[in-house]
Parts: sequence; structure tokens; C-alpha cells
Amino acid sequence: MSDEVAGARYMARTVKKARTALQGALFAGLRADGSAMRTAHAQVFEVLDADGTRLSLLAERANMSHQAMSELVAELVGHGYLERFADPSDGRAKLIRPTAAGTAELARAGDHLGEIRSRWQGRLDGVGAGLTVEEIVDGLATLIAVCTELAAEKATKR
Amino acid sequence: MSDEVAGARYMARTVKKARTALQGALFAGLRADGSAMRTAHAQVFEVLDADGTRLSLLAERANMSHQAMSELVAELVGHGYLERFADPSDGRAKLIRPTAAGTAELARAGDHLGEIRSRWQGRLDGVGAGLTVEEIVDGLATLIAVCTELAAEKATKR
DNA sequence: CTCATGTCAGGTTGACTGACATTG
DNA sequence: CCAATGTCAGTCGACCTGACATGA
Repeated sequence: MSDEVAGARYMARTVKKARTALQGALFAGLRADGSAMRTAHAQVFEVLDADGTRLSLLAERANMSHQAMSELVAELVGHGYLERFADPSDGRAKLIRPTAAGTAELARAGDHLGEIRSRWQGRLDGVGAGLTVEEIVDGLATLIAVCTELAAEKATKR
Repeated sequence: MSDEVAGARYMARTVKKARTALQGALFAGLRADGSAMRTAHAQVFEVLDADGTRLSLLAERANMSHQAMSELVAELVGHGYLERFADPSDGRAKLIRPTAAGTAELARAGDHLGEIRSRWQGRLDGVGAGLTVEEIVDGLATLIAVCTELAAEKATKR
């Protein structure tokens, strides 16, 4: 096997592991705080507005079915992190917004992520390669763009 | 919300998306080749030796139960990518190795990853920040180390 | 007998699709 | 009537744990 391919495989494994490790660290921190949040719940907060959002819009933004989003929201309502209320301008719709507890939870998650980020930067500084977290994240954003294009190409070629 | 926290949240979303996008591009490519591989199958090949490996060792290396690994292997045997044979030195054990088709599949996956990698590098060069894929991957490896340590800390503090 | 290996059965999580009631 | 919103029910993929047969 060539070094080319070995490097590419290492790249894939590392990108994969990074996500798992980051999620693990975040939820280890949240659980230590006594939070009831689970991995799947995070993506609800990622797409939520403070003043209320429709279920179907949440689902669209999170790139999932409205049925799946509905279940996540129901669980978070059960935990007291979210609340549903009728949309005054559309009787079909209900709006979803964070409660005070939900906002606090979100802040805690942000703090944990901030801690991870600053520790990561500290370690990068220690290595002395002069890399910043921002550069790496921008680099990953480039990877995402490349992969999205490639996937579209391959799908049409099928 | 402070910029600190916003940046940390963007970091988390990007790392998460990067994995999804990379997997999507890889399997779009494999499917275009007519492959029957599914996402979960990849990790079998990641931990497989060319000359035969025990199921329980595969499971341990992939960090999953031997039952789950057993099912993945069974599917890949069904597709003709792997074969099981008795361990000559231990009647309890069966060894698992790739068939010629499996090796070819692995090579194709490596080619796709190589293509992604080189396109990514090309895009990074275009941006002009002077970043290399290797630096980003090394940076991610640092993130993994940081997260692993943090998760261990939080778990004991619980 | 005990330990390691692997198979079988059943459960859980996090998604999906299809069918349907309600409202605009 | 038709389109949008959301709920209910059922399915699936990718894992898990527990119980068990078999060989060293």
C-alpha cells in the first residue's frame, strides 16, 4: 500500500475519531453537571431560536424528518428544557422555545466547549507548529465543501 | 452570547459535519463503483490484518462488542469480501481475512480517500493560508488527545 | 472445572417512511 | 379541495447485554 493511501486512511480515521472524542468529552462534562441531555438532543439546540421556532423548520435546519425532531423535542420538553406554545398567527403550528433551564443548559454546554477549545489551543501552542484552532476549523470547513461537491458528482455519475 | 462560546460551538458543529461529509463522499464513490459496502462495514477493514484475525480481536480493536462485529463480518462474508477459516492452532477460534474481492474493495476505498485528500489539499492551496492536510489531521489528533483526557477527568469527578 | 471463543436471542437508540387528523 | 403542520404507528441500522454451546 502506498504512503498516499495510508495517509488518506489515517485522515479518515482521525476525522471520524475527532467527532466521537469531542462528543464524548462534551457529554461527560454535561453528565458531571447532572444534565439529562443525550447526544441526539444537542442538534435541537443547534437550530433553535430563542423566541420560538416551528417543528418543521427545526427539522429542516437539522436535516432530519419532522417526526424524528418531534420526538427529540418531546423528550426535551419532558426534561423541562423546552416548551411548546401555539403560534398566534397560525393555528396549525406550534412554536418551540427554550425554557430558562434550557437556556442555562445551553450555556453550560457552551462553557464545556469553550474549555475544550482553549485546552486544545494550549496544546497546539505547546507543540510549536504555530497552528490555531480557527485555522483547523476553517480547514475542516473546506473539507466539508470538497466532500459535498464530490458526493454530488458521484451521485449523478451513478 | 460571547464570541468565545460562539466560536466553540462553531468548532463543534464543524467537527461533527466533517465526519458526516467525509463518510458521505466516500460511500457515494463506492456506491458509484457498484459496491455493496455500508458505513458500518468500513471499520471492519480498518482493524483487519491481511493474513487473518480473530473475531474477538477485531471487536476489541474496533471498540465494539464481539457480537456486533460478528454480524458485520457475516454480512461482508455474504458479499464475498471476507472469508472465515478455522485457526489451525486453536479449534475454538476462527480467523477472518479479506478475499481478493475484499482487498480490491479496500484499494478502491483508499483511492477514493486519496482523491478526497488531494482535492482538499488543492483547495487549501487555493485559499493561500499555507495549510496542509497533514497539519490539520495532526491538529485533530491533538484534539482527540485533549478530549480523551477531559472525558476521563469528568468521569472520575462525577 | 474454568476460561476463551463465538453464536443466538432480545433490547435500545436514533434515525426513517407511511398514514392520518387538523387547520388555513 | 389542496397544502402545510404535526401526531401515531411501524421499520431499520447499528449498536448493546445476557444466556449458552463448544473446545483448550
